[in-house]
Amino acid sequence: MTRSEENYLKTIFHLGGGDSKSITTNAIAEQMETKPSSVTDMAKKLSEKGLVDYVRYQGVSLTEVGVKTALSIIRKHRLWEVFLVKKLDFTWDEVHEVAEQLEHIKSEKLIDKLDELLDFPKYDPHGDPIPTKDGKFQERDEKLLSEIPINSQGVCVGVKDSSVPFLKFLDKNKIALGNTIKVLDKEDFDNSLRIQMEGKEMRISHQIAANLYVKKND
Amino acid sequence: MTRSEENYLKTIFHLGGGDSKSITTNAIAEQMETKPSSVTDMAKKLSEKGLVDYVRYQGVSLTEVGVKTALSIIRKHRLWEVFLVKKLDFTWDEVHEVAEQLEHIKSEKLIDKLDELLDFPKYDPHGDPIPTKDGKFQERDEKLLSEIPINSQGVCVGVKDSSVPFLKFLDKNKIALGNTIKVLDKEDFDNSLRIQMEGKEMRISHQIAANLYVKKND
DNA sequence: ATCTATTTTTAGCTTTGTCTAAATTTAATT
DNA sequence: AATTAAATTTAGACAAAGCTAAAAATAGAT
Ligand SMILES: [Mn+2]
Ligand SMILES: [Mn+2]
Ligand SMILES: [Mn+2]
Ligand SMILES: [Mn+2]
Repeated sequence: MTRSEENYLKTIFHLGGGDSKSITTNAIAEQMETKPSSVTDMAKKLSEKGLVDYVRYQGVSLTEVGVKTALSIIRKHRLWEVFLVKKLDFTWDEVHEVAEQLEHIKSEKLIDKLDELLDFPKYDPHGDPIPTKDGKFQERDEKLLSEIPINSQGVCVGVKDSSVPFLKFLDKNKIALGNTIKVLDKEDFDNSLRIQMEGKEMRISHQIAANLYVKKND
Repeated sequence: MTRSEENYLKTIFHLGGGDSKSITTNAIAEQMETKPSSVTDMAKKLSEKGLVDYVRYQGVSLTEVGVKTALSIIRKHRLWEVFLVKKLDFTWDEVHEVAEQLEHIKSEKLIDKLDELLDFPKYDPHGDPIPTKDGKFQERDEKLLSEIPINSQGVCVGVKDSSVPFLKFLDKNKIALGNTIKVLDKEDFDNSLRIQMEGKEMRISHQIAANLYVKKND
């Protein structure tokens, strides 16, 4: 497996190609900031190798082996992110870029031992689940903050958008994973929310609320 | 800097090309298990980039920038080796291969923080010195065990040959860095040594003694 | 100084992964 | 059903890094 092949598999998985859904070459190209023609070439190669099902003009989806491979890369990516935050004091907006490199290191022992060092974490710094060694996801009953009813509350457990600007915005506003958030009120006009978090009241836009996952604790 | 360029610089450094000594393309090719013609191509490229001085038919040596770059890669390699042993319980014969991959990860913060996590180690698991951030080596007054006189003793501080078979041999015979070794006798016939180590007496061949560094403690 | 063996370079080919531009297929619209 | 727009693939090119085989330069030995 080359680094490029691994990145394609990961992208296809993230676009939903793990559920035998067909992902278009255009969608992959856009996500990877490359050209559709390059994606076509890689689709053929991955298909040759039995990692994707590819039908000309119809797009690709991951085979069982393809899913397994993608999950192992995602597992590595997220474990490294945890390592960077927990052991090397990186902030959650700094880890992704480095993890993009580290995820391609080939050593099964390395990743097993890293998992152990980190005490077998279930989620990465952005709240994304870490697949187990045998490719299982620990699902969690989580909802977008924008979708829970007024007066209900939950613990913030993840972000949907994990772009650097969004993460920095959250830091600036002291919104962190683990915080308990209660929805006090919704504004019909712009869908903004009045919330209570860690004792304080604040107002957040719909765009923010629609990118925060909470686990309702009722 | 590509991974390949980095590997060439590291190899040239290890062959002595840091002291403006000319290293032949053949020597580099042999070390890297590649062909001389490939080395020539890379020599031209690295020369273009100002990392080596290259004179056709005469070989290459590292420029100042080339040395600095090589040292930073060696620094990363050795710090990762320490990490693998100290934090992930790798044995000293397992680390090199993985470090060969990890040394190419690009993140200054990562390596600084790793250094800190490891408490700024001065030597790697094989006793090789770790260059500082600004490319300085901490020299150590060490000698090969085969070259110290009878009845003198020293602490084992490093290995010259760090091949897997040699390291495993040392493990099997309980010869470890940190052990104090005293030379009791030399056999003229085959240059083997009778030594005392950690209370026990044993005999070791010249080949072993010529690959162990000791720091004399008198 | 000449010849020869060795080293080194050059020339040309290969693979991987990318691109552009042209051709083709599919999908949408009349 | 025909036309058009959009998506997708093909064809051909390129850069990086490697290889083989042939040519050129160097070094060693007479
Ligand atoms: Mn990430
Ligand atoms: Mn990646
Ligand atoms: Mn090493
Ligand atoms: Mn390397």
